[in-house]
Amino acid sequence: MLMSDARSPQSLSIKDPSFDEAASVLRRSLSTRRLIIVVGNCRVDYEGRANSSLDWGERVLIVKKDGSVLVHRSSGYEPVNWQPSKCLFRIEAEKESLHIVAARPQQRETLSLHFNRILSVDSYELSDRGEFNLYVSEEQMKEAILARPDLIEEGFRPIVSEKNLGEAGFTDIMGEDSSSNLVVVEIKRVPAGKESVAQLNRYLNSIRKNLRRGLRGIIAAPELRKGTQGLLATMNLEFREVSPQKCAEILAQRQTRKISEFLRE
Amino acid sequence: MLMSDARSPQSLSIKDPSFDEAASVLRRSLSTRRLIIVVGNCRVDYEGRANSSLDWGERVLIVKKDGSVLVHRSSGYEPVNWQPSKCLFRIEAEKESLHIVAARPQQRETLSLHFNRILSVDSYELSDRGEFNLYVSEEQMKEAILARPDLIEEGFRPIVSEKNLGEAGFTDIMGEDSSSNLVVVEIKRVPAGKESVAQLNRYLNSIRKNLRRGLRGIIAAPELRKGTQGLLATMNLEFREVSPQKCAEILAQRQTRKISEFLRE
DNA sequence: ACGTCGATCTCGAAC
DNA sequence: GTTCGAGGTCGACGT
Repeated sequence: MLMSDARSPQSLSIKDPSFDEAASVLRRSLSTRRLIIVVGNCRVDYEGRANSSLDWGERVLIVKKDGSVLVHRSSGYEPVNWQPSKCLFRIEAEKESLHIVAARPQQRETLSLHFNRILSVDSYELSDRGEFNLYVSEEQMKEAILARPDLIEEGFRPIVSEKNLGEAGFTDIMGEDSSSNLVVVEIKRVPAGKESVAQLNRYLNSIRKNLRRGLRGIIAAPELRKGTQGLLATMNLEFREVSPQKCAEILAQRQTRKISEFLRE
Repeated sequence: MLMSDARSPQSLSIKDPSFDEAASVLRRSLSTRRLIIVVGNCRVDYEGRANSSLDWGERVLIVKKDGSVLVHRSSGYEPVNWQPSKCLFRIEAEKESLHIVAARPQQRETLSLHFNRILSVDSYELSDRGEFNLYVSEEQMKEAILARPDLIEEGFRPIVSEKNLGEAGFTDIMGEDSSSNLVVVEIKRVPAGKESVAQLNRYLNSIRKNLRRGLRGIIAAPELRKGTQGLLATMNLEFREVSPQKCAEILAQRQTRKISEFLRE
């Protein structure tokens, strides 16, 4: 190893490298788990769960320090080819090309790239401890409903969440209403369509047998997609408007209460 | 515009640019629809279908020529934040930071980035006309079965593909066996589990009423996930091993035949 | 390891 | 425009 880790710069960039240079940077960056960006003319072949080939063209290759691989074209949100993390690599500089193979050993999946021209190779040591927070997931809507069951209706009492129904899957929330009917709540963060109705119906069907009391199914979502109302009525199911925004407010309140309780102790 | 498109280089790279320089490169690259890579210390806020915040850290920002945006951390296949194509941008160089806003007007979604240090800005004009081909999708397995119905069984005759059953969805293939039973085939490219059984059963149930002849349901997949065999037997359904590889060979043959037929004309 | 489900899913096709 | 299903989905969580 010519360059010690301590002295390696945070970023390293070579324009128009030779294939040998590129291979050298790649190998060193992989072993020191840096993020690598290669831009150049390449073709890509994938073999695994399916097979794909991508003819010659200029693209961006990113290899991350966890061994994930992305091949991006000049357009499109999604990578044209990729490999999830924990890949193993083989790098070979040939006379007229650079050959990179990224393999996932257990899944028997390989991604193979041939570069016949490299515009640039960049390697970065990225320091990133920043916390990522996502607000108002379906999970958080569930928390909000558990904290404030009247979001479903007055007198609703949750009993269990994520009840395993075996075949049918998992209910989001099960509980009782004020008349002791069993209530199954299906939560959606986005407007609910017929697939949500089908899902809820599956849950109810798997519960209905052997049940001695009333059973209600409620979809809690910001809205129903059009055409879903009729289906819901046919199935004798119900809808409650529960918006992610409202849930966020409730969770924020709960957070505030937590803090105030802490201060009083 | 200081630099004409004709004279702009295929790749442009600035290390440790000032915020003004970075903003200038970004604006120019956006207007000329080049692919842009910015590496630096940033925080990211997203508001739209959900909300998210990402604290300071060093990341890779990619803006593509269709207006899609990717923010990648040093690990992980998926971008931590993103925006699909057709974004509109606002770029502002401030005293101590570069502010980038990528908005999707109709979806009311915005992604906001603040950089307080920029390691590099790179802009590329990528030429990429390469064709992408994915082999052995479920669609292609269907084609293979339609081309060679004996993949299902000797004497199987497909009648329709993608038959709409309304409520229940679409069958992959419907046909008849040698005893004139109606046969519904559900194709899976990956090992079939109980959800495939349920799906096939839905199709059969929606057909069974008013049917005067025998009805069979067959799952065509490379294999059954374990535990699925019993369910299949209980439901009186059947399984045929149909591998994507075999389908690929058949499609390749068909392709060959096409070519040979062409040569004979 | 397998199974299930959510996702700012994205993308495309059909209606 | 909306709806619907597929995806090399990925990733997380549970068994």
